[in-house]
Amino acid sequence: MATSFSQTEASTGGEGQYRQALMAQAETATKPDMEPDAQKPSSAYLVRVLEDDILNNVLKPGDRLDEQTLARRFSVSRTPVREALRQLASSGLLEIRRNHGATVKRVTVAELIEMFQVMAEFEGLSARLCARRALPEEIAEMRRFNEECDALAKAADHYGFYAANNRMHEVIYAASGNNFLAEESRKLRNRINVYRRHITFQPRRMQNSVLEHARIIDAIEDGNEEAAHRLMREHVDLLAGSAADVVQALETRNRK
Amino acid sequence: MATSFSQTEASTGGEGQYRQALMAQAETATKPDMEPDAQKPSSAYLVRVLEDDILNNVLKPGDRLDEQTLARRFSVSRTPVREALRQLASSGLLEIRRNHGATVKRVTVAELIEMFQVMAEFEGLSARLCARRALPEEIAEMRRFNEECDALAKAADHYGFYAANNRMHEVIYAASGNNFLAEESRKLRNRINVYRRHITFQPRRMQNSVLEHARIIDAIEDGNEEAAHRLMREHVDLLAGSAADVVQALETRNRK
DNA sequence: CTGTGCAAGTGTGTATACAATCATGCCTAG
DNA sequence: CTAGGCATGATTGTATACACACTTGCACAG
Repeated sequence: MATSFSQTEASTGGEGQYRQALMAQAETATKPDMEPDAQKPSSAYLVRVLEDDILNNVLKPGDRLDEQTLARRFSVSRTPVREALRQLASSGLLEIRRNHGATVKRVTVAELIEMFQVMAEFEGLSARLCARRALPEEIAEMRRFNEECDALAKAADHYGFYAANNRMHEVIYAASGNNFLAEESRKLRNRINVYRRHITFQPRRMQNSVLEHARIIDAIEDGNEEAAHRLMREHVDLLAGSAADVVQALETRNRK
Repeated sequence: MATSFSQTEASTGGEGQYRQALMAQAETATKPDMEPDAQKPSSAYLVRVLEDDILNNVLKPGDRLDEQTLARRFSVSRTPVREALRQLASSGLLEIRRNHGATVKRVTVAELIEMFQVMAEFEGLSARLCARRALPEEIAEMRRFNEECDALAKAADHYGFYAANNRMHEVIYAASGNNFLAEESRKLRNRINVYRRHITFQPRRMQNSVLEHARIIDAIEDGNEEAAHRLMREHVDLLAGSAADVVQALETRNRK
């Protein structure tokens, strides 16, 4: 399982555990009427299920989603299926082309780097706002989660670290006081999480994260906006660093 | 319901001109199959029309959009209307509550400030990326548009300035080389444009913008990422405070 | 006079039917 | 043998019909 970092998703051994972690995370923002039957809001249910399938790589990039097939599969008519597909498309997870069906969006390396850059900026702004207005209790909560991350990193618990890390960033969103930013961050984070979780498996990645978090929290506590912003951006930007920058420049700009 | 139009004309005398400017801007990103009849993609057409109506304040915040009424109005069935409404809702322009209809989202002052903060960060990142990799031709283009802005500012042509200003920022998006960022920026810009354009009318706002643009372009040309980022953020951030005033003015005006 | 309950009406959510458009495969002609 | 066109099939987009849920108004009881 340690070698599941290779780009091919051949080893799906830990899928279940990830799924549980994701579920637990999603559960917090879910309405109470999420009974196993849940017949009423059929389209909303479909959105959740399909989203999970895409995010967990059950539906792979390029897979075609046929309205009729899905309708039969879920025992509903095409109408709610259709609605769900459009919604997922507007979230950026699907691509819909006229009379060509809906396909799971293929994310290119360039696009992924682009999204990470934006994510880094989101989190950077969050950190900046935290430095400006985070309450002592909130800062204490950040430290608690980071210590949790530390313990899980030392235990080499990738799944636990992944979840704790998400919770820590969630605290930062909340403490930023900017709900719009928090919501956009969550959306984008959802989209790149399927890739982000692979990073957890990089050697020394977890330990480095804990250290970087600590520095960020220090900057927030000091009220040092610039440092908090910069450190957080660099923290998130590590994957989309300058080396990848070259790749992006080559892929998106074929000018001479 | 649709007759609440006359009241608007008095206060927004230049609506037509704005509409033209917006149309011209939107036209650039529109597919060629946009014939005057355009019966085929009914839902897409509805999205455009309703979006324009919302963005141009023809449909005011809080207005209720009834599926059946809209279906009759556009001589289509409820299905495409429904699809259009859902799409607009996911863009954040509408709010849909169960059995409560779709209403034009009321933007509070706090939300608007939040959006401007994110916008500032988007544009700041754009400027940073430009400083890293903008080509000389692109920088020259920025300067050209800024000179155009300057001329229009001196001529007190608010509408022209608004459009030229948009084009200049568009160049920066393009030169950033980050298509995802550019797309997200456009979406958010669309959502706050209805308020942003009012700012153009504030005294000395146009002249100040031209100066700030010049400094930003200088930083980009120097390859000074930090300065470009900071200057652009401050440039957009300045608008946030003004925008808050505008919202309050609009809210009080729409209430009576 | 106020609060609760019931009923009717409106409006959304889903299902099914139909039309139109695009893709695919075969046939024919060069 | 290849290329192009036509026909057929499949799939999406739209229309209409129906069922259920919510809201709103009124009435009655406390």
